[in-house]
Amino acid sequence: MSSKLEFRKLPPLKALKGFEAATRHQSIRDAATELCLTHPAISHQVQLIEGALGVQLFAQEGRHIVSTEEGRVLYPYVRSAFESLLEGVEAVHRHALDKPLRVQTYVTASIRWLARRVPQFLHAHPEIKLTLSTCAVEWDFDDIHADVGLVYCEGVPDPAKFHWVPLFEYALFPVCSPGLLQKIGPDPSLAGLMQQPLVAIYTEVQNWDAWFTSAGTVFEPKVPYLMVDTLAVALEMALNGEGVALVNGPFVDQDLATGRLVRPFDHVATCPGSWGLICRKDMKDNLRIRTFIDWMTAHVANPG
Amino acid sequence: MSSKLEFRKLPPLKALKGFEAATRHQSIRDAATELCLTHPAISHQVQLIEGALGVQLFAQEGRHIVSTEEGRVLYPYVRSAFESLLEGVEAVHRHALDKPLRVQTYVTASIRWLARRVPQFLHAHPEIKLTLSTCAVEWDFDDIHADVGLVYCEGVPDPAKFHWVPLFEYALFPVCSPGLLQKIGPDPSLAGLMQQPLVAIYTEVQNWDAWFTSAGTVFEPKVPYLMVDTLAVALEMALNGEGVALVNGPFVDQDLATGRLVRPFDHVATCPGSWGLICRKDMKDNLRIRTFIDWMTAHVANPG
DNA sequence: AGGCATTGGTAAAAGAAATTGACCTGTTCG
DNA sequence: CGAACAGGTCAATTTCTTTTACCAATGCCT
Repeated sequence: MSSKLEFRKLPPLKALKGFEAATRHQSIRDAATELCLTHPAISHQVQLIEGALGVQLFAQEGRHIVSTEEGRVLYPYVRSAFESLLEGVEAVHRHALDKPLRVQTYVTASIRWLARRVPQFLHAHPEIKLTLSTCAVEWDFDDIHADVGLVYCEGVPDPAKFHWVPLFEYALFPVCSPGLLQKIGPDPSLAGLMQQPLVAIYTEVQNWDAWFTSAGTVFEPKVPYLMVDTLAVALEMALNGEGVALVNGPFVDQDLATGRLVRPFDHVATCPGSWGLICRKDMKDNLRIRTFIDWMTAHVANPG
Repeated sequence: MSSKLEFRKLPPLKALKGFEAATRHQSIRDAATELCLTHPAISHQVQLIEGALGVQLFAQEGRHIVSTEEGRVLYPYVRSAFESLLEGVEAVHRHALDKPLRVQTYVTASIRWLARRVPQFLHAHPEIKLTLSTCAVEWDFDDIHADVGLVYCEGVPDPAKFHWVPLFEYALFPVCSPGLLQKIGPDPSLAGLMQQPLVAIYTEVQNWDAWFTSAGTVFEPKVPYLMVDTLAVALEMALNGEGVALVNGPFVDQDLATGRLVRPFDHVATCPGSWGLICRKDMKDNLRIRTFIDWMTAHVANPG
């Protein structure tokens, strides 16, 4: 490891910005303007450095200032220090971009939402790499193995730890194949729907109850559930005409648009909470993460 | 002139010290110790930079911290920035030493005090160059053309503008040649002295009066003054036996030691104020100036 | 010349930081 | 298991920065 630096000899670093700008402009006021400060601030910063070095850096010439010889000697070193720092910042950002952005979400959101949008995102930002990983059904955002998560949250995640950007509502509505809808009848009733094979998800059995309740009926299933473990499977079944699935987000837009799935009822049960993007609070300004979140937010607002 | 730097992208400069030390030690606490701070300070500095860059720089590994890849990428740039600054500070100091130190004083102090000491000083500090300039009788320290002045001040110069180091008292005592003393008589009286040709300086005629008064007599000169414009000339006259001169500082030590001059009376009239070194307050930490003042102070305290 | 805009410097006050102290959590080691 | 240790957190303090007014000096323009 490198040896200790003699920090004691360093002038006040913050004031160096003022010196740099003042030297470049040969003007206290112009330097102040550039740095969005007032001229006494720059004046003071310069005096701080002069005091620290025990050397005069500027001389008053008429009503202007002129760098002294010492000032001219010092300038290139300060300049190159700043340039080195800027290079460092750039290098870190380049490096940060090189590492793939790790996105995690549930199976269904991955298959039926992200799978279609991630390629567009990557096309818009070819400098960013991305790994998409899918995780078990019951899952909390895992900030060790992921940078961003697309998750459903009932409330708002602890703002002290997480940055949370809601994307869309947790809206429940049933879907089925056009064939099944015909079988049920052209103008189905809630009671009629209850007699169809309903596809339910282990962990969200209560959703059917919630939907029927919000639609104004007591839910009394006439036929056993088809129990599956993820919505993706439920939808597959619905697509195959095996039953009616209950969708909890914008995961069937494409199928509805193409007519592969239809909505037997218009009723939507809006549940508390929402789908959104989550990341560690202290990572929210990470360039890749911010880019991803911004792009997805804009995409949802205006699906272009 | 060089182009504008993008300061907005710079991380908080002050905190970079903390990052540098923390990276070097791979330890928050050790960094804190090195910088004479407490560990929360370093912790905070590191987090500041992480926030500014939107990147994690350290990862907790067990109870220690380890630089992340980003931290390792950033470090060399920060390091070289600091090194550049340190070089700059050195260059300025070297340069400051290259410029001759401009010392000003009155004719007599120059001839009879500095002329003997400056060579010793230059010998002790061969890296320092020096120009000694002598100025008119009535003279205030001129901070445009001089770095340091050896001057007599009745009070203390405005401490807001000047750095003032008293060196010795303004002590008046008469001297003459051994020949003249013999002529006056072996055990002279004040009245007898008054009958000798007294050498006075235009601008300090009142000094003789002050001396006789403090010696306990009313000054009533019996013989016209020999009026000259500087003490140096007065002393030359005294050396030649032409009269009695009144010395106002340690300007005849050598002549007294060798016996070329003698003091007809032991009485010394100490006047208010003193001789001392003066420089601009904002220059007092200038390396050459500080070195000069320190050396002279030590020399007066212990003439070695 | 004389008035006026411009440039810096100065000092006190306000405002924004960094830093500390006290406390907490988790890890390691005997 | 408990003591020693490494870091993190938060509020309170202290320390810097910056600003707001004000001044003096310079140069420009009638």
